[in-house]
Amino acid sequence: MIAILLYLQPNILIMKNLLSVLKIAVPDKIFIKDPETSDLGKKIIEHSIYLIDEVGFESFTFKKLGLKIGSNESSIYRYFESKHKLLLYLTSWYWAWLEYQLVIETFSISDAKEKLEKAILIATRTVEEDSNFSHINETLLYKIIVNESSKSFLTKNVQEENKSGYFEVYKRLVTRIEEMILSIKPSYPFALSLSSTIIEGSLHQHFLQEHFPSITNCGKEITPTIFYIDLVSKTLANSNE
Amino acid sequence: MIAILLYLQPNILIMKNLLSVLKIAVPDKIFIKDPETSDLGKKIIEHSIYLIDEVGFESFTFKKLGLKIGSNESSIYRYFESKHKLLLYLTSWYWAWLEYQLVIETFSISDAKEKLEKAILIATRTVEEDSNFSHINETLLYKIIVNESSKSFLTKNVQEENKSGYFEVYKRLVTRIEEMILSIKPSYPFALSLSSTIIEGSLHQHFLQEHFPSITNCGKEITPTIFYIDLVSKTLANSNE
DNA sequence: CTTAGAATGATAGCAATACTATTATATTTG
DNA sequence: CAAATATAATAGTATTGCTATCATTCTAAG
Repeated sequence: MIAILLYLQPNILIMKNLLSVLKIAVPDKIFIKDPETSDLGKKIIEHSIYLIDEVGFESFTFKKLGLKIGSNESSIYRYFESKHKLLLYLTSWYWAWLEYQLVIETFSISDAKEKLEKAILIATRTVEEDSNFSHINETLLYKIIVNESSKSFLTKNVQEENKSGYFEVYKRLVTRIEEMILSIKPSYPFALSLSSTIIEGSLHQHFLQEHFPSITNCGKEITPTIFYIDLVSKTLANSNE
Repeated sequence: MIAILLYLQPNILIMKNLLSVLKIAVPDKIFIKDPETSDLGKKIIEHSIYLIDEVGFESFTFKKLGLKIGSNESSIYRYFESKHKLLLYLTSWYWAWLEYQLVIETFSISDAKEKLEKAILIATRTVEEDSNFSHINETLLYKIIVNESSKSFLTKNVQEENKSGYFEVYKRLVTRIEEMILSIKPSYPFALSLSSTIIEGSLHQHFLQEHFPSITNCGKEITPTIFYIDLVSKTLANSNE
């Protein structure tokens, strides 16, 4: 959807303010009531990020969240069926936001290699600046993605939830990077796997950097971005074609 | 420990029966009472694997497990402080078992490339045959590793638990593969990250294969092993040395 | 063989979780 | 202003994740 708009009329939109026009679109089956449509909804999202970051997803409850925002537990349940759905919302939002950056920042790059490199940079970099266009703190959200996002799909209900379209944004992102890989080397037979490896793997490297520094080279000097750009460029180097 | 024994006297031990002599060693702070030391303990381990596979880790409780094994909830608590500790036990056991295979199956390989290739094969292959030497069903345990193992470290207590040594086996495994990578290409600056990527990443590809086939190339023809052997060999190909 | 200690089982209890349901009170909108 | 809608307050329920206590059984040493 973002993409369509961009392809149709990229020039009339000014990059920086794009998000005041476009809305990050999260699959609407994830919520009962769209949190973007009310103050309470926005507060729920805003403070759920703070609270999950603070106590971790396991200890996070709607009751605690209600307390934080001076609102009632039962009101939150009118927006989200469960805390799991809220996590799905946050992760979907994040992937949509990433996709938006990916499309915008690579749009005008014509060189395939440069384009992929930029995409890897976007997908693997630490989110450090809060772009501040909304009630969502992207820096903290990124921390949640690193620490909790796997829990959104590591459940007994993945199959069903996948059928319901909850993971569409994520899958589209993988596909976008896959296409970039293939445009460099159409004969490479593992483009999807490489793409999904970059995305999930970089989160894992960020996690290791934080909690298990002894089993990653990533740290102050080496970033996951450097590792993955090296990995991908060597893998796609035209050794025999 | 396994390694020491093997290095000292590899010949007097017959591969197939090795595990009747050696015990898979799990860090002993993980349990209150070693489940290997009693019938009840073994039953706990055996049936926890069945039950977690059946209902998923979230819905798994000691009460349900007690029911399954005709034993009491409180008795299970005498072995493990919490279900989280039990998961740590299972994952540690699995990594130790993998390490054991890694050491044995690569021990006599002198060619560095061949050795690494074998190691990747071992670390990324689907566990399909139950080696049947014990009460542990490795095939099911492997499914649990794919679907649940991340939850053993994606918690607010990782730091502490890491300090307590709960992840030593896992980290040692990463280090072993790192060494093999470095023995092929000592100048490669990301050996640890590559090693951890192989191990975690292959679990992820197995997961995708099962639940999100549209974002992986892995399937009937292509296995995660093929993908990773290709990835690693291209990455370590001596392009400029 | 008996007897003490260890292991297991049974029962109870508790605070917290993850909700659902109902009713009351604001707030907005037509 | 009335009606619809959103939010809040309160209560209730089954389950979870434990802890604690006491009773029973098994086991191994004297």
